Amino acid sequence: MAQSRLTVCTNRFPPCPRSAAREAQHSSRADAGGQLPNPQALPPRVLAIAVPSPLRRLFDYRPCREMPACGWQPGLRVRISFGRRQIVGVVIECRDQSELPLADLKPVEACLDSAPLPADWLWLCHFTARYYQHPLGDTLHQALPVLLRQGRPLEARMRERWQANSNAPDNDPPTLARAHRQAELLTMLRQHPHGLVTQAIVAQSFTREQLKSLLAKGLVTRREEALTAQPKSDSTHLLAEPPLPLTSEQTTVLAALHEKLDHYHPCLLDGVTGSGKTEVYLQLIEAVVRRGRQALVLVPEIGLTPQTLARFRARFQVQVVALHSGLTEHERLDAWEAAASGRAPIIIGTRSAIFTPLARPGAIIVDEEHDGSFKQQDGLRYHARDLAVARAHRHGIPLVLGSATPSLESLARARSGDWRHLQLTRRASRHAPALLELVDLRGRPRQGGLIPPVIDTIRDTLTAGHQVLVFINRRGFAPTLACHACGWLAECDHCDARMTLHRTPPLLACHHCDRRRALPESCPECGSIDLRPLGSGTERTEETLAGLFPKVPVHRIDRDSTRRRDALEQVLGEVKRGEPCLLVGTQMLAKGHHLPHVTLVVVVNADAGLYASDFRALEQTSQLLVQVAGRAGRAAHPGRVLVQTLHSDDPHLRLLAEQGYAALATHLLEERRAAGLPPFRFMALLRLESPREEQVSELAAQAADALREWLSTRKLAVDCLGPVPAPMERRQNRYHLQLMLASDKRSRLHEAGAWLTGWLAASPDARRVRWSLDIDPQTLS
DNA sequence: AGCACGCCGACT
DNA sequence: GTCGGCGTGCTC
Repeated sequence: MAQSRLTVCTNRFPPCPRSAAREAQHSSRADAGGQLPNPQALPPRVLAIAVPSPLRRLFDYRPCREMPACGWQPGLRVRISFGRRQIVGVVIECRDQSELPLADLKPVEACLDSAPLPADWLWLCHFTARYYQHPLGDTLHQALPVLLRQGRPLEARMRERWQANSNAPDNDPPTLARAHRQAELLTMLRQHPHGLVTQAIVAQSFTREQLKSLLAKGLVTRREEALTAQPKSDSTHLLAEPPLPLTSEQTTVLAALHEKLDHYHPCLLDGVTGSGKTEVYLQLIEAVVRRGRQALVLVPEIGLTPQTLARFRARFQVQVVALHSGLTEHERLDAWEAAASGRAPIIIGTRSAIFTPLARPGAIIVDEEHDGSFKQQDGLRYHARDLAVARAHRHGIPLVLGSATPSLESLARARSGDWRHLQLTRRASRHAPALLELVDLRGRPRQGGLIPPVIDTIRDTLTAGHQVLVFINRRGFAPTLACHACGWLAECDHCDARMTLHRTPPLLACHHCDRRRALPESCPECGSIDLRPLGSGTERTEETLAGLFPKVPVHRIDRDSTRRRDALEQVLGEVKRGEPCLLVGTQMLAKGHHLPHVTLVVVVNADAGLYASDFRALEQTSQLLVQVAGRAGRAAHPGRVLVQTLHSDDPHLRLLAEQGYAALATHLLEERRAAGLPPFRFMALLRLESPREEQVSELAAQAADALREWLSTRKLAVDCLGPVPAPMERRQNRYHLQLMLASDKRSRLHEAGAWLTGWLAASPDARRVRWSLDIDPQTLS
């Protein structure tokens, strides 16, 4: 997506010329968003305000008496009474007329900001709402830190510093004769000529009250200072450690990036695992920060590990702000403010970090750009990578999308010349990337999912003193429980799915809803007690391997085993020491972690994604296989990757194994072109769900009819397929249907989407059904 | 979405 | 006699 032009417009746009963002870059003012007060101007008579609700419209209010210092402007937060409640809204337009009589308008209760929210942020929200056809008010709400949503002021947080008064007598004055703690506190402060901040004082078990008493007695002084000191963009002190020497490929890539630091310059950094993409990011960021600009780095959800962060923080002397789920709301607000004010030169975060405002944008980097976690899968279904493209274009800055297995979307644009295609083909260590070896499962007995020759290879590897990674993308003990007498399978009552068998603790759990059941003693259908686990999950493979190799530690790594905080880090720390061990895990293990002592990777079963109905399944499966394979042989030893499959003659799998990801991607792109699928056609998916099956199917049919009729009268080249049941129709006792829209022209698709959302918003039947329009759906399930 | 209003079923 | 189920309507 994110073509340079987007012409469809359902939400109105504030005039915000492209030059405004450029000016902001070059001016020292952090807030060049048109905030200059204009005392001469009369206040507008009407403010059009976006409210946090699914309503796809603005609401008109009258300005309150006190005008903000900057005058009324779009981007100011206001407290308003809306219906019967008090909410926080954002001014979108200042007008002199309303469709309603002015007397019918409520006044704004209060303006919450002294200056509008950052212009680049506001622009991005407008763009997002329009592109994803999502209500503007809800988009703004989602893109704001919780504390700002709640109406808290946006300001650099201050802290208090306390100093002993220099003119006070040296010995304790009589007023402290009976206040021993205060006397001790004063003594401590006297030892610190520059004073101490409250936090440090409280940490020494003194209290605020003691400080206040000393202040009242005139023995100490208090002053406020900004929480984070302004880092000087002093080039000499930017780096904390020297950059690594570059390979010739890295040098070429960096030279290409340096060429156009002042322009929109979208680049796909297509580099095999271990080829040094991160070093390229670090040195690009260095150049950006030296120019006084900020760099925004997006990483996948499980990519923001302490190791990654540590690597960034070790390199730079300046502050590296990390936005992750562990932050408190206060920390999140501080980070937002630091980015918006320009104080933070480097911001690194997951999907939602794309909504971080930047005073002086200099570059955006998206690491592992193919990763599915960049797409939000509910509510506002945005794709952070695609928004990064739009943002970089708007700011006129470089954009680097890095991956060893690029998405077909990005690859198509790089190969077409639309984007620059930068390649890193060589690993830093001299070993070529390990090739996949397909291992045929047919007719072989399996133990914990593994066949005898594979088990032998595992034994040899362990004997040689190396580590083995066994990848199995199913948690639990077994995918389900089956009755060997009658064929009964344990199914979830609330979903069209099997329940997964877990052993510790022993129960049946549905991975699609939170339902759990005790293990049945006997078959509920026929009463037989011959119930057996069917297939293997991580727990079973772990158990099997522990039995086969009793002297070698087996570490299981999946969502269940790492629920405890730091559990993953602890295990990985142990693995790093290099003693022979077995790692059994899901995709948590496949992504990002450096496991230098692993020389054998075993994929228990590659078949799940090979024949799935979802058109992206093959792309995602091959990306995952390559990512897992990348874990092998990163240090001194070459690695092997054994891929067990029932379809060792599958042409796609063979192409991947014999010629690698790029060759398979070329083939998949041809198939997509022939089938009229993304990235050669544009797609939108209307998803509908309700606990009542009739209500969803009725509404879906009505919507499809209405849309088809509208399309035929408008002669719009948009195809409408369905409605069809979603791949798992019943989930958590809700019925899911979908309607697919596809078109050669993105603008046509957006027109149809806009009409459809309008029709749904106006339909009384649609109120009982939950629906959302998914633009550029990542999966069809 | 929230929140009110309003109209019918099984409870103290 | 009421508490509360969810259908319906509205939000400047």
